[in-house]
Amino acid sequence: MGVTMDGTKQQRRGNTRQRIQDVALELFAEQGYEKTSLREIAERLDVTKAALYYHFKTKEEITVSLFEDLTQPIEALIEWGRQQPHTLETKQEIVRRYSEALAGAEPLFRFMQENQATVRELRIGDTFKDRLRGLRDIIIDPEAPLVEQVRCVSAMFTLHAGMFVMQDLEGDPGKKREAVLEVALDLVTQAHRGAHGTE
Amino acid sequence: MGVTMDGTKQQRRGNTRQRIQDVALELFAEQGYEKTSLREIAERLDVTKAALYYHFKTKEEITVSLFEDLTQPIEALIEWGRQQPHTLETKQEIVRRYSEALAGAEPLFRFMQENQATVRELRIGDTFKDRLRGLRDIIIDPEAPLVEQVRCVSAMFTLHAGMFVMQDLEGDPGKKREAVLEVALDLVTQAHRGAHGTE
Amino acid sequence: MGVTMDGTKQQRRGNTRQRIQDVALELFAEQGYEKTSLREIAERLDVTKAALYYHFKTKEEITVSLFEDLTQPIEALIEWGRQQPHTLETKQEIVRRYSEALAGAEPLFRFMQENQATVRELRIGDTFKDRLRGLRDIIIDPEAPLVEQVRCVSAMFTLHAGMFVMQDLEGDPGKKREAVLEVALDLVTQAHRGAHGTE
Amino acid sequence: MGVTMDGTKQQRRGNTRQRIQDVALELFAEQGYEKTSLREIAERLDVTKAALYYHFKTKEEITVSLFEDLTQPIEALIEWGRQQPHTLETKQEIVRRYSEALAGAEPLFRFMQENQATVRELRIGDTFKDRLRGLRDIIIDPEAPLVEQVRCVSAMFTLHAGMFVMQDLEGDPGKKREAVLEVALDLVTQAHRGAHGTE
DNA sequence: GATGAATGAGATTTCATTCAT
DNA sequence: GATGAATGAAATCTCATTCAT
Repeated sequence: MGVTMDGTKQQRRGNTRQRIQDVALELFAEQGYEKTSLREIAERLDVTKAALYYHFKTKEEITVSLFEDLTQPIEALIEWGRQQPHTLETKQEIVRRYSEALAGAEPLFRFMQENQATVRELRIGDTFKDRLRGLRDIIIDPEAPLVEQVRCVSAMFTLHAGMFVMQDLEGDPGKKREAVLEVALDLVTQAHRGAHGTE
Repeated sequence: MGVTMDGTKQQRRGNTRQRIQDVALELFAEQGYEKTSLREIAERLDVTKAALYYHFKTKEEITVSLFEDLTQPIEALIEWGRQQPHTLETKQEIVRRYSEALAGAEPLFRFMQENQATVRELRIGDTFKDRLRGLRDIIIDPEAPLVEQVRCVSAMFTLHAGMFVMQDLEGDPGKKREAVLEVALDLVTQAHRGAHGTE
Repeated sequence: MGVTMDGTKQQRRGNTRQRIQDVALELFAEQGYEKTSLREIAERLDVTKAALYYHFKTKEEITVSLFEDLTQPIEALIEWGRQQPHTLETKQEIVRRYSEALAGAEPLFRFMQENQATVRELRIGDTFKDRLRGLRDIIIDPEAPLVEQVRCVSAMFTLHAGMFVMQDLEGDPGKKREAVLEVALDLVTQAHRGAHGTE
Repeated sequence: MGVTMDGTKQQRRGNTRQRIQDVALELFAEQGYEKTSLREIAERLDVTKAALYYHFKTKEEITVSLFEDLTQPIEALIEWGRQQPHTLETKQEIVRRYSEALAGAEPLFRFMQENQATVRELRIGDTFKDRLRGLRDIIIDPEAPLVEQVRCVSAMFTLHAGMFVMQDLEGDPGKKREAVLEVALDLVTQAHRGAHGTE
């Protein structure tokens, strides 16, 4: 990995920060935040622990930086969603785009989902929950019956589940993602109809 | 030590094991498994760390014992489910009972959900996933279209989400639980119909 | 040291806390607080670093405990002084007793004097300065001319200096201490006369 | 970098060495030598740590340079003193001039006084003690009775104390300094008389 | 005259665990 | 049924220092 024909470590200059982030995310997602020590990250990168501290002030800051870099798509999505009319089509589009965003930042979401207890203390936790709430508030109609609101949350959660739990369902991954998306779309559609009639 | 007449330290004899489990679960759920040290548990109980080791061989064993005690209802549910015919009614009843089981062991599930990364390494993780898979296989029809299978998983996941994420929806907790259950029931019902026609 | 005829470590039971304090004070006085690592203390005692943490929560706490144990004589002296009339004899007696107190806790005072910068941050610093101020306020007459007040402070400082700086004056230690005491007594006597006339 | 027109970064060229010394001394005096890291110094100067190493080979060398620059007045004083006759007037003049020298290099002396433990290892420590001994030997008469010798040391120490401990005496700083000087002068005068009669 | 990137050594602290009593 | 004393391993973090550019 990253070793060239002459055996030297190529690409080592100028991208260490990025490499730290990559390895950290990978290990955090794989083994959990607490189980992943800076020693381990450093060893994988073949640098010293102190090098990590040159690039990030604390372990927490590594994590924060991961969030900042990777939650931008969601941020953008919320922004977009806010400016659309609250129609069924918008909601469906949100679900579709959210599904994509999740797929694009799978390890981060996996990390978050599997380390909630940790993330919660990480002061970024709130920020992120806020964002999700933002999304939710776009597809949820606060006037709608409670059941329909639940259906919307369920839709989003189905997408999350799609990333992990569904993995051990049989079937082609692509098809599975489609199926998950379909279920989620159905849920918001039902929610919308339940709230506004079949329009 | 062992004072009795005034009742303060009464009830302390013979149930320490239980008390350890209670406090451990509480702290694990609240702060996460890794963040909770045996020192902390011992301090809350006003005993020494060594006392914990009289009752449990390792920290892991405390956790395992929690699972063993608390997953019996699920175990029983699966057993019951296996002996029923695979009708819609059975599936609905499974969902209903699962919902109750979750409510009855909330902290444990919360602990599991928020510490997946940890639980996974805990060798109990598999056991538990196996159980959930057992449940799933009862409400899922393996011949059914993929979308309907997803719908079933989504139903179960909706119940999970109901415990935590939905908490910050507005509304009376009782009503919320009902709404969650309704959505989950809808999902398995739709799944069933989608697989077998409207019968 | 502490090794008996059969060569085993005698007295190792029950007095580790004390031994930690002894060694710590010795090293702090000899090399300075910051230069003395817990590793070093532990090694000298032939225990592990973790053993130190069994007895003291932090490095700072070791220091605090040293102060608490060793400043009691001063405390007592102040208490005594407060209840005496503000006569010349009292002041002289204070100086005499203070001189003794200093001699009895030499390493601690040496540590304090040579590590003021550190001690200041140690939150015990204030406490100690308060005590010294307490002493000062007994021998100083706040109405007296400034010069006489200075003379009193100078008396106390002379005693301090006596412990360290004077060490490299030639002469028998006992005689030196006497000489130092005499100078200090002269100073408070002059101060008293300067303020109240030769009475 | 190197901006000039607006004056902000002006004067930054060519005097970095000086600025390092200033900030270092300030921080050393304020927080102690060990507690002050090169990172901190660099940050205050808005340069990198490496820049410090362009100007000084080690942290110790920064300190040494401070001493060299700031102890020259004392050096000169000793030289002057050596060539004077050992009369009372000379001794008084030495005390006066020493008092001034102290005032002119307050932070350095404060640093020295509060970090003796550190300074002692700094190999400059000896040098400095040597100098102070030099001074002492001028005002002390080695044939004089021990008490009178102590009085002389006490005089010098009173001047030191004047810088710090006396600070929290009430009164105008200028007057306090005068008072301190007066006490010190008294002490050498008494010492001289005690040794040679009232001449 | 300085920076960016890194290192090696070491500090304090915490943890799960053990065992004699 | 528990405690008191300790350990070994490891974690996070900091520091002075180096060196190619």
